Parts: sequence; structure tokens; C-alpha cells
Amino acid sequence: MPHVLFNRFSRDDFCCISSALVAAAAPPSNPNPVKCLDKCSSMAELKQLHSQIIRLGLSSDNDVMGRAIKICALSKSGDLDSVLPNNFTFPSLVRACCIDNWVVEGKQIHAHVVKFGFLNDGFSQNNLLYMYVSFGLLEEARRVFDKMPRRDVVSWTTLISGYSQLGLVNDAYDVFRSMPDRNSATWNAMIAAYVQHNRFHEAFALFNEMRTENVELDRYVIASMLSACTKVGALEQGEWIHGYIKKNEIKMDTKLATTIIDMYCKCGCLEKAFEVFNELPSKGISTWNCMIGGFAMHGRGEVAIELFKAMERETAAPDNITFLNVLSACAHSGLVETGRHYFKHMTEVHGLEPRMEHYGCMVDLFGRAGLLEEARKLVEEEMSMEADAGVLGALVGACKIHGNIELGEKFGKRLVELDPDNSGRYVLLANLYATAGKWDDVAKIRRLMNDRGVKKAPGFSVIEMEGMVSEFIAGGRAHPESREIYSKLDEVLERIRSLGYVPDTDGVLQDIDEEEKENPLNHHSEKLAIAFGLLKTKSGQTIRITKNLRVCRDCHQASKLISKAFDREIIVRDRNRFHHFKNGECSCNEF
DNA sequence: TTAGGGTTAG
Repeated sequence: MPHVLFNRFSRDDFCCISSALVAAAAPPSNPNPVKCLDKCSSMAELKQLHSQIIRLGLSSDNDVMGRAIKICALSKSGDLDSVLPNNFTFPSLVRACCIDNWVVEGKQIHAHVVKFGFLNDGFSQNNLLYMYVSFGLLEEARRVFDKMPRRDVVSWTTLISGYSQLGLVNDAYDVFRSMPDRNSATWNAMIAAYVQHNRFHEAFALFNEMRTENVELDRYVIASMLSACTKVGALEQGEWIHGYIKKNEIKMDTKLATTIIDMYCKCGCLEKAFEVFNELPSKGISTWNCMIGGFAMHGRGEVAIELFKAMERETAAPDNITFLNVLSACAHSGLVETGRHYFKHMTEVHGLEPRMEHYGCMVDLFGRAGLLEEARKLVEEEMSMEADAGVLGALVGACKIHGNIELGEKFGKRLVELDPDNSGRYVLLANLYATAGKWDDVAKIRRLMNDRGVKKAPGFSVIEMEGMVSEFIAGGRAHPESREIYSKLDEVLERIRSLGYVPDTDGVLQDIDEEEKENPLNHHSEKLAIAFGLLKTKSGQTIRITKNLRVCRDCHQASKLISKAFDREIIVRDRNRFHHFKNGECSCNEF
């Protein structure tokens, strides 16, 4: 084999070469083989030294073996001819290329697979296929696939995830339907494809089909479905799956446990999440992070901090994400001093340098608390990097809340230019102008958006009942019971009017709301979902809704009043956090 | 020895 390969793949070469050398090893003769390595001048001598290295128990010492391999690969007398690849050689070399995207080397190895005649080896071929998929080179992957003399279920499944990774979910589905045999991994690859691309209906449908066909539901499928439940906030389905895990004694590893905890957190069941968390015998960093983030999201900042302290006590070293969640917990609960403390703490005690995201959290923390000058200083003077759109977004958002038009305009303009395809940025700036009554500027932003062809993300709300997930868009009438829903909504609005509800039709504010402007305020997706919830649940039952955007001001006010008028707890998860509406109040305290 | 699952601010 040419040396060019061996200059970079020392770990795999190590395995190859060392096993070949072991086979050829001679009895020991030299007292200090390690020192002699650097002076070694022939392969025969090296073989002798290697056998001593093994006897001295140094064969897994990277430094020692690295020197030995270097002699084989690079010295004049070095020789790799003893080394012949077998069917274990190429898969590991190929995988090594995947780690750091070594495309050129990967292609070289591909050539060697052909040259050494491993075209018929399924493992080598499947790994090549996987390699091209991981590079995102689907055409190459497809070429490998098409040329394979025998394709097994692994080849087909790899191709499915290849299409999925590039967002070609329909192509993935065509592959799924056309393949001869499927196993759990195949079904899961397809389900995961749907979940990753937010096509939940199809994911749930495929899961049901899988159950009808009695395919084994292993922990991978279970995890994918939990993730689907998490994304849409489908608590009942999630609970069913959790029950299934217990009943069928599916092995609960850290990853799966974390997925369950995350599902309960994001479906609004913090207590249940904490219960699972506490019952876990061993927790990974992700598990802690997830639980801390869960408390943060629900506005339980103090509890999140207590949990973080427990994490430190239990010697689980926090990482960047831990601090992201800790700082966000502080921001959501207005714990400015605590946030300041932990921002320092992460570097001073744990040696973690703040990243862009951490600055974003700090800007958010200061901004929400009204410390706009401090937030600005952080962005303009103290950050060690140029603020990205996320950080600026937090700052402009704070300016909007506290009515600082001047500062907000300055950074808002920068923000729009920095992230010109993101409709949310325009909406934010326009909203800022609207709060100051600067309608001309609002109109200017709207025109800019139109000129650039930037579309607002369509808003939707999801409610799950009896295992059925129903989705609503503003003004939508696609639901089979839409007539009943609208008439229920009229009744609801009538009732809260008597409690003093006045639609927040603050002129243009409505026009630039995140939900589609064509639809009247009172037909926002969230109100439709609540009406449907009231229609379908028993009195006293909690109504849970998930939104893809933020709750608008009018819906927020209406939800509070509905919770009072109908004596219901309404839990809404929006893009950023949870709102627990009860007795006319909301847990977010108007943040 | 090969495919499929988890945590990430606003």
C-alpha cells in the first residue's frame, strides 16, 4: 500500500501492522527495546524489538507504538509489505475518514477497496456507502449502492438515512417502500426521517403501521417516537410509550432516559420528568442538562440552580450546555445577580470560555431585567467576538419590551441585515416601531420584507387528545369539526368579554403579528386549539397546547381569562417557554 | 467490524 495512506491513519495502521508484527515476532534479545527503537535500522530488528515491547506490556502505549509504526511507514528501510488488508481493514479505515470529513482520503481508500478486490465484501461496501452519505455526497453514495453485487438491509437503510439527511424525505420513502426486507432499524430510519423534518403525522402513521405488522419496537424506535412526542407536545402518546418501555422491560440506558425526561419536560409535566430523573441510578451530563433546562423553561429558576449545585456535588462536570441552561434559568426568573455569578463561575471554576450562546443568555438576562445599558456594553465592548443574530435578537427584544426605540432601532437594523432571510427579525423590528407609534417605519419594514420575498413562518397550534394529534392554523377550516369549533370559540369569546376581555386590536400591531395577517385576531390558531380542547375534554381537565411561534399578546390575555371563566388550567408551550394559565394568571409573569 | 435514538439561549 502507498505510504500516503499511512501518514494519516496511524491508529488503524497500528492495528494492522502490530498484528502482522506480532505474528512474526522473534524471541527477546535486547534489554531496553524502547530506547533502541529510534536507532532501529531494519525491519528484522524492528520485529525483534516489537516482540519485547509486547512482553513488557507496552504494546498499547501510543508513544512507543507510534515510533514503531513511524519506522515502518517512513524510514528508508521501512516496509509495509507484510501487511495485507483483509475484510476488517477497510471498514475501520473508512470510518476513520468519516470522523473528520476526510473526503480525499476516503476516495483513495475507495480506490483501494476496488484494487484489492473487496467489491463483494458487504461490510466494506456498506461502509463506503455510509462514508459517502456522511460526506453528504449522495450521488457517489448512490453509485456505490447501484454497483453493489448484493445489497442487504443495512445498505438500503443507509441509503434511506442518506436521503433524509439531505432533506429528501420523499425519496427516502420511495426507497423504504421499494426495498425487499425491512427490520426495526429500517422502520426507525424512516420514522426518524419524518420526525427530523417535522412531518409528525407521517411518523405517527408509520409507527402505527409498524405495530400492525408486529415489527419489534426496540429502544431506537421508541426513542424516535418519544422525540416526535416531544416536538409536538403529545403527552398522552409519550406516556403510552413510557408505559410500553416499563411493561416490555426495554433496557433503559442513559440516552433513552434522557429522551423520556425531555419528553415530560417539553410536554409540560415537570413533576413526572423529575420523578424519572430521580429514579435513575446513573445520570449523564445530558441528563442533568435536560432536567436543568426543563426547570428553566418552566420559569423555576431557583430549582434549576439547586439542581446545578447538586450536579457539581455529584462530581458530574458541567459543560457548555449546562451553563447555557443555568443562565437561561436565571434569565427566565429574573435572577440577575445569580446569572452574573454563574457567568464568571463557568470560567473561573470550570475553565469554560463563554461562547456566543452564553453571551446571548447574558444579554437576555440583562435585557429582560431592564438593564439595557449593561446589555449594550456587553455586546459592544466586552464580548470577545462579533455578536451574531441571536445575541442582537435578544438585545432588540429587550429594547422592545422596555420601549428603548433608539437603541432598538440601531441594533434592529443591523439584525435584519445580518439575518435577512429570517422573517422573525423583520417582525421584531416592526413591532418595535409599532410600540412607538412609528407607523411609517412599520410600513417600510413590511415593504422591505415583501421586496426581498421574505415570508412569515406560518403559525400553528397543536393539541393532543386521546392519542390523536390535531393541528390548527390561524383561520383554518380543515378540521372535520371546524363548524363546532368556531361556534364554541364564539361562545368562549362572549364569556370572556363579560370578564372584561377587549381584543388587543391595537391597529397595526395586529397586522404585524407573527401569525398570518389575513386572519382576524380571534381566529388565531391558539384560540381554535383552546376551543377544541374545551369542546372535547371534561370539565376540570387540563388543556395542553403546543405552538411553533410565540404566544401573541391578545392570545395571552384571552388565555388568562379563559382559564378563569372556565376554571381550567391551560398549559401552552410556545417557541421559547411554557405558560401555565390558571385562575386568570400566567406563570410567565408577563415576561 | 456495517445502518436507526438523547441534552443546546432568544
